Amino acid sequence: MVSSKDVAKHAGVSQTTVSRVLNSPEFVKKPTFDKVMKAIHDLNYVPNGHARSLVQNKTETIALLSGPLHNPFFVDTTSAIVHYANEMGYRVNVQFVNDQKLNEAYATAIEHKVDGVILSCILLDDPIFEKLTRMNIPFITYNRKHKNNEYFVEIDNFEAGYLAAKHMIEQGHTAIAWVGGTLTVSTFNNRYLGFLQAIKDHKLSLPEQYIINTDASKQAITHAFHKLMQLEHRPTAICAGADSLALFLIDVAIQENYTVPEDISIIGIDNVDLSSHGSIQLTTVGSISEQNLGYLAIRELIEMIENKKNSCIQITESVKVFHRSTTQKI
Amino acid sequence: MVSSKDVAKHAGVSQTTVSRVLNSPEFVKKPTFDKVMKAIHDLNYVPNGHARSLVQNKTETIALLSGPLHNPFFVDTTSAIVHYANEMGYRVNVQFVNDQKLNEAYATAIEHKVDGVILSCILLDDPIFEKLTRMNIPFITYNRKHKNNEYFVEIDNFEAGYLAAKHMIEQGHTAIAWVGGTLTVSTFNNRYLGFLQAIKDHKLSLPEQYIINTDASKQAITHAFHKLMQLEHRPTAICAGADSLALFLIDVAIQENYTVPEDISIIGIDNVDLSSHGSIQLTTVGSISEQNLGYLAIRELIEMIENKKNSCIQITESVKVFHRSTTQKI
DNA sequence: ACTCAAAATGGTTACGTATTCATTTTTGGT
DNA sequence: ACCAAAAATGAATACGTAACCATTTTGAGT
Repeated sequence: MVSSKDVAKHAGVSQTTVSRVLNSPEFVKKPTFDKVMKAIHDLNYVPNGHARSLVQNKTETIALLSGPLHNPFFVDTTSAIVHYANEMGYRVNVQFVNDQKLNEAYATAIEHKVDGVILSCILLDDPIFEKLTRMNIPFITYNRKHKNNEYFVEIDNFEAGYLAAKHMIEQGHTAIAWVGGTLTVSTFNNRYLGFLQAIKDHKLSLPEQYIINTDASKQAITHAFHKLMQLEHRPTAICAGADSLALFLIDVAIQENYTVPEDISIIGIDNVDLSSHGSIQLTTVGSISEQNLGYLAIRELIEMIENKKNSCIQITESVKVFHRSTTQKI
Repeated sequence: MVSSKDVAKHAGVSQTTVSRVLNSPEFVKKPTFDKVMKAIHDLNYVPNGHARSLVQNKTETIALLSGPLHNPFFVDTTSAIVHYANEMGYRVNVQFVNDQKLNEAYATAIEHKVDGVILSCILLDDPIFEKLTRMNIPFITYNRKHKNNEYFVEIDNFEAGYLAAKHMIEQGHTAIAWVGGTLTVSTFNNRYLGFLQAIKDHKLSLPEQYIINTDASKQAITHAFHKLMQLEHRPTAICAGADSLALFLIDVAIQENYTVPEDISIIGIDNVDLSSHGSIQLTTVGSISEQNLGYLAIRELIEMIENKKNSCIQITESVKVFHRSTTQKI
């Protein structure tokens, strides 16, 4: 591997000068500059980023621990995060993690002394929170948040669940089911609580079988859908805990020869880009703002990194219903 | 920052022993091992990946230069690549590049001495090919390929274009338009040539206005759709150069109150995961194999890295039509 | 021509790890 | 109890860069 020393020898200058040519060329005379540049070109020299990171103790790299891309929410956020970060001169180390392999992912992120970490799937009582704090690594969570209630960007999940149910009620539905994810996740938990509150406020009955909180796999969702539709008094509407779940439900419904919304109304939460596609037109609840959560998160994170500002980030975006075509009056 | 020296001091051993505890614990006695582990834990020591990379000259990192995620093809491939790489113990540095900022992306990838590079959007005569070869960095391209015709994984693009047109012809269409991407890209070019060949083989006429090769932005596609539908003899079918384009076209069509396939049949190429969703059911041409191109590419790349095998990779997957619901007999 | 400040360049070191080689400690056979 | 071999540990060094400080060169003002 050709190093700056090789370049120096080839150009007849010191290694220091080579370094200067690359990092502060204003301090080096034109002729020397040219000599060095020629040598760099002749030898196809490329500086070693690791050596630089080692001595400078910064990496211009951000670690992104995202949920899986088969969830369109993470497609939107990952895209926004990587684009903005690149724009600002940071590289992004992406890992798509499931809750099991979380610790492994944390470890490799920390080993590489990234300038910041952005987490989508932190657990309520995740020890990583304290760890990152103690190591003084800037970080932010989006989508989910930690029980410490700091450094997060989220939508108003309770309100989202509430509005989803309210929307169905306003459409005249009274038999409304809930299909959400694990309640150990702050996001799903709050959305669920919002849903319950709306049901309660409107004095609707909610049979136990109408509530399904499960893992977010396609299999599980398929199973949930079957169970709901085979009930004696089957629901006429389903509030899904996330657009990804809603999209699964719709997929299953269609494949089982139900039509949406004629046979059953379905609403999601998140307002992912895909939901507005002409073929989908998913009714959903999402942030009022144009920017997705990933964008907000990376913007704040880079702000933290560069301004070293310590003011705690707590952003909760307001939400509204986006009424499209997967729900209708009964 | 706490280093292995600090740990050594705290445990009363040499730095060498600390390194050994982490990398070859079988050579260190149980009591020393425990002492060191305790010190590591006490001090919250995390080894510095950059220092390690520097001395070992390997990074366990792969750079992925992918197309943008708003194209569902890259969602599928990115997901497959990152999952497989992580499974095999590699981290993945993802960049979503547009053809303009390609060089910048190359540079940061190379600076960090990644173990391998995987490229989705190489240009036909891209100098990066020679550069990576000269630097002895293993790499592979998927989707597109370089004119050197080496180290790539692709589907049979010509055949895909041919089959798309043939499918429409078999459905009785005679007025078939083409909406593809820039022809400087190997993928689009070959698909287009296949399309042309099918039209020619079946002795159909192809008015000049039926051929639109443009950039793959939503705007451009919207414009293309309008132009086609306003023709005096408007086509009854469109072959799209990729599923992403087909999905855009369908989105536009629906928003303009056309119905697919009643008003117009549309077929894509790639068979992205999304295309089989119940609400979409896009007819498309895709690889016969279950695995997507990203998976094939990363598998080959890691093989190259680990076995240092130099046999040139040239994989072209056969294709077939997946007949769903966006095309119909006329 | 001479002085002195400013500009340009070079020598040396630190960053944190793994590796190589040298040294010390332990073990087992007599 | 002694010795050789094996096991365990340590000291020194390299990796490639940036930063710090020292030195040399340049140039402006007299």
